[in-house]
Parts: sequence; C-alpha cells; structure tokens
Amino acid sequence: VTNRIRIKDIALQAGVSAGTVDRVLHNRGEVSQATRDKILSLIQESDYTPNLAAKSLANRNPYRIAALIPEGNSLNPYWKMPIKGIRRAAREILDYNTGVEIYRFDMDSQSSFQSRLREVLESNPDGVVLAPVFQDRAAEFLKELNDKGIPCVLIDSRLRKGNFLSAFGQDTFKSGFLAARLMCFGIRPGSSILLLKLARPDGIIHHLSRRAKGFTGYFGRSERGKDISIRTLTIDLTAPGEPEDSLNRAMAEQPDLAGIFVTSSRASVVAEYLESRNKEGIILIGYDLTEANRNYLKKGTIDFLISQKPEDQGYNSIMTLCRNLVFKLLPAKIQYSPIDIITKENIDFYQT
Amino acid sequence: VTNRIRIKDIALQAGVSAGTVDRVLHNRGEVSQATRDKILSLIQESDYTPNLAAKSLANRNPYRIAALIPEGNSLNPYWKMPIKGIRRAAREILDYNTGVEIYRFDMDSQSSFQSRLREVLESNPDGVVLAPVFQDRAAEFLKELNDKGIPCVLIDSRLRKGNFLSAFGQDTFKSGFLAARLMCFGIRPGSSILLLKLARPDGIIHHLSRRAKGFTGYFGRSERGKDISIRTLTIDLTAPGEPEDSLNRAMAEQPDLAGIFVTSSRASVVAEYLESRNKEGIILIGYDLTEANRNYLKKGTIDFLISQKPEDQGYNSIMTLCRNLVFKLLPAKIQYSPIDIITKENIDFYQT
DNA sequence: CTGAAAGCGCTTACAG
DNA sequence: CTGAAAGCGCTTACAG
Repeated sequence: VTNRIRIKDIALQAGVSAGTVDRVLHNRGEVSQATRDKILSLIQESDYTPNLAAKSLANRNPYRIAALIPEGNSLNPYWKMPIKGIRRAAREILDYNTGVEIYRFDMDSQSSFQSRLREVLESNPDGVVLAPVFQDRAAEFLKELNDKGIPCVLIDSRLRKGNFLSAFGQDTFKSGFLAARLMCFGIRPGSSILLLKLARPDGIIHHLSRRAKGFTGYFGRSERGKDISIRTLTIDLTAPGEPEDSLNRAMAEQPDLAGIFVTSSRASVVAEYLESRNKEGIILIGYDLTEANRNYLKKGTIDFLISQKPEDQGYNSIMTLCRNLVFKLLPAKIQYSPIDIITKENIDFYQT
Repeated sequence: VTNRIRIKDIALQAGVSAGTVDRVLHNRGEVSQATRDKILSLIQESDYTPNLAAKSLANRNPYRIAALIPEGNSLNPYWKMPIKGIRRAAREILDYNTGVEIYRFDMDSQSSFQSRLREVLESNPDGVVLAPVFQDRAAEFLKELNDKGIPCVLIDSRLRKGNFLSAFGQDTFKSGFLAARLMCFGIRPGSSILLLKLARPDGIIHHLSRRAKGFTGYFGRSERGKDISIRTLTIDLTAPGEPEDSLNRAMAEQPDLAGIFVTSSRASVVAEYLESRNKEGIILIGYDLTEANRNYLKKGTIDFLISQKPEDQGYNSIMTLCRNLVFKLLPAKIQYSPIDIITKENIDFYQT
C-alpha cells in the first residue's frame, strides 16, 4: 500500500524519463545499450511490478477475442456450462478493454464447424478460444492462426501438443479410473457390472473411450477389483427403440448386475430406465451436472457424478487469453481441471 | 469494448460536470433535488457501470485490512492453508491500494487471542478478517468493531448471526452426514464402526461435534445404515500413551471393526497406528489435506478426506472485504464452502 | 449547490 | 536515441 515502486521512480534513479523506462520494459523503440542495461538492473533490484489498474486504463487499442464453442442442445447439454463462465469472464474483462465474441457451431456437423472457423478468421481477432471437437479441422485451423500470430486457447481438449497457448481439460483416463474405484468401493466382490457408452454414431467419442479405458484399467490393478466381471455395451441413442431395447437385453443377460458406469453425460437416460422398471440397488455412476443428472442424483437413482468445473473452464480460458493479450503473461501449457465427486449430499455446496 | 458509458457521458447529457455526477453516485456533497433526480434517471437508463480500473487508480486513501488467524502448528496444521490464500489476495489487492496485516494467535491460549485483539483495535484498521476461535471473546470484539463502524468478515466460522459483513465456513453437519454416506457405501451391512474425536481437552470442539452429529444422524435415516453399530471414542492426544492405549482398547473391544471416522484433521494419527499394527481393510475417513493426511491418502491407508478449499476461504475472505471497502459491494451474509471428496485418484487435480 | 483542475500510474504519438 | 505532453475514467480538494 505504502510505497510501491513506480516507473517514475526507476526513471528518476536512472536519470531518464518514464517513457524510456517504458521502452525497455516492453522492448520497444531504440534505447542505447548503456541506459538499457542500467534500467534493467535497476528493475531487477527494485522488485518493480506494474500497477495493473493503471496499465489497463492506459491501454488504448481494444482487444477482441473470438470463442468457438458447440451449441448446447438436448442431446448435449454440457456446453451450456462453459458458456456461462465465458460470459462471466467477458463481463469482467470489459475493464481491460477487451471484448468477447461467441461463435456457436453444431457438434454433429463438421460443415457448421468449418463455416464458423471461416467467420472467425475473417473477423481477424486478437485471440481465439477453441473447443477442438473436430480434431483434424481444428489442427488445420490452429496452423492458420499460428501463421497470423494469433494466440489460441483450447477448451475441453485432449490435444497435448500443437502450437497453442494453453489447453484446458480433465485427465479423462484418471477420471474413469476414479469412477472404477468408487464402483468397487460400493459393490460386493464377485458382482457383475456394465460399462455403458451412450454415443451418437458420428459423435466424437475420444473423451468417452479414454474414460472407459481408465475405468477398465482399474480392474486387475487393485485388490478389490479382482473378481468383478465387466461387460461393455454401446448404445446409439438416436436409433429407434433405444435405449430400452439394449438395456432390456443387458438386464436379462446380467441378472446379478450390481453397477452401471456411463461414460457420457447421459446417465440420466439410464436412471430414467431404472426408475421406470423399479430396479433398485444398482449403483449408477456418470458424468456432468446436467439438469437431468442433478435431479436423478438428488433422488438417489444416480449415486455419483463426476464433474470438472466446466464453468470455471470457460471462465479461465478467457481470462488466460486476456492476461496474455493485455499483460503478456505466459500461462501453463496444460491446465488440468479437477476430478470432482458429486453426491446427493454435497451437490448443494458445489460451485460449478 | 467499443463505447462504454462514462461519467462524462451522463454529465454531458445532464448538462452538468463530472464532479456533480460523482456526487450523486456516491451520495456525497449537496446536490439540488432537481439535478439529482435527472442524473439518477439518466444512470438508470444508461446501464452505467463504473470502470473499476479507473476507480481503484484514482482511489487516494489506502485501506488497511487486519486478519486475525491462528498459528499453524504441528498439532493444528490446518491454518497454513487459509493463510496461503490470504497472502495471495494481499498481493492482488495492492493494485486496489489496499494492504493486509496478519495477526497470528495461539489457538490454545485465550490470552494470546485477547492480546492480538487489542493490537488490532489499536491499529484502527479499515476492515477485519477474523477466525472466531474463542466464541465469547470474538462476539465482544465484534461489538467493538461495530461501534467503530469497522466491517468484519468471519472465516471458518459457525456463527450464523451477529453483526458481521459475511461469514465463510462449511456446513459441518452435512459434511459429517456425507462422511457417513461414504462409509456406509463401502462397508458390509452389519459391520461395526468407530467415531473418533481427537481433540485437546481445552480445544474448541464445536466444529468437531457438529461433524459427529451429522455422521450419526445419517444412520437410521437410511436403508444402508440400519444395522451398523457405532461406537464413539474421544482421545486426548496430549495425554501420555495416547492415542495407542485407547486405540488398542477399542480394537480389542471391536474385533469386527470395519471403518473409522475421525472428526478432526488428525486422521493421519490413526493411519499411522493402523500401519504400524498391520491392520488392513479398515476404511478410514477424515478431514483436511494436511501434509500427513495427503501421504496416507496416497498410500491408501486413508480412503477419503473431506476438504473445503481452505485456501479459497482465506482468499475470498480478503477479497470480499476489499470489494466492500473499495467498491462498496455488499456480499452474501453466509458463504458456504464446498464439501469436497478427495481420494488417492483425484488429489493431484484438486485445487485447494 | 456546482465547476474546473489536478492527480492516480501507465502508454502513446510527437517532436527533436 | 530520448523527453515532454496528453490521455485513459474516476476522485478529490478547492474555489466560487
């Protein structure tokens, strides 16, 4: 509070003007090597940190961020949550003279993705937040951004390399692993369980299959998991008669079924099925706090939901980009989301 | 980004100067009713929001916050975590021209608490963050602050009323309830469990007994909890021969012991005991990510730890006060912390 | 009751 | 290569 060091202070010490200090601070304009060195060492000693309020106030040119995010529809309600965080961040960074434009695309349509990409490129933004749903197209897009020198932050991504500023996402393998641990904790040894993939045929299923791998990976590695038998089932929810037909068959074939793990955010579909059939005592574990999932969790039909603070993900992706643009801060390349365990008992206190 | 409304804009529309608008904005100085009304309605229509960067830059008088927090010692390592958050917040709000002074006291000594209170009052701060460990003294202190018009934020508190700005804390009953749910999920029906209070004789045990109440409250209310037998045991860790003696006795009396719940942050003590006796397969649930607890969680001796983002609590308490001081924002009176479930599998991704 | 002016710390043309 | 000046939006004495 008291005596923070200002640019003016080091200028005074160095016997130059504030403008010159600013020039070496930002590697801008020509400064003689001698004064440059002097100022640099003065800055080192003085633990100078810029006043962010003053910095953003003085910042003339507004920055524009483009966010490319899937539409949230009834088949995929997940994306409403990151969008909420993005909107919140957008409001906050108005004071940093930075604006956010959101471009929505249809998760089921590569051409819709493609045309939004075009629009974004034409708008010539200062930075991009991207949900790289269609991997190959996203990679090409990333290259175009690189050529133009536009930084890009990835959200809910499993890309681990590529020329992006930062990537947000859960460790999907470990989250499946955790789900298995919870399942095994709750069922009797010798039980039989079902690993359920509820996907659309053309959907991106990389996340989902990593979760499944993590889940099955737990068994065999652990004491408790040893004598559990797992069956895997994939159901196309858009097919007629589904998911009832497939679930009926599975139930008939596994009469001793003790638990179901759903790799997608659609555990509610299974919960609905179990309720209508009056099947009780089957442990159900799934992902994401969608409206429908929350309800079944509160009723007790779903036992655990695994979440990843999707709103935070949206919020942080924008803030990361903004801090990079405005303050030139370099973020961590990978920013893992938490793997949160949500139950009926703690959901009311969960900050999404 | 483009055209945010400024004070100057409404001044122009109202045909007055910026100073006058500022006066009605802050209810300061005398302004004629007519111009006041005009400006007020103009503000309503224009969805004016102040530029926070400019606001804090122009803010002349520095604010001083005093934080009264227990020392973190080996018997109570918990408080290191909120302190970390407080320090982080302190760094950030330097730009808001606000400083934080931390006063530590000995949790076991009311007189130490008392003398720190005096120091704080004498320093005449603009706001106070308080861990109300000694309830009665804290209540008196609160009154003195009220008289002086100094706002106070409580941290890790179960006070639900009193004249404070905001209070942070977990719903301790519900967190015990959740622990019971997890316990019951994992043990066989008919098992016997131990509810363990590890306290010092003079320590504040309100938190701990609320957790215990929540834990026992689960049984009887739920299907799964019906035929579980619970024994409660209190151990004074500072007594000679403890906790070994008491635990030896308990083990002898409950040979079928399937699970132990520890209401304090010292589950590690039990974990150490179980390891040294080669007792495996007993489910152990406790609180807080202390160094020792983390280690036993990773080894698998502790099954679940319940956490409440203590660092966030420290951080948010300072930020809440700062926003009130600088921007006159009114926070929620009670701000519940999350009830997080931490396991070996997700601890690496947990943001404390 | 109201306006004009100076200042917060940083940035940005502009002039030399 | 360097300095002086103006400006970002808000606040704060000061003068009337």
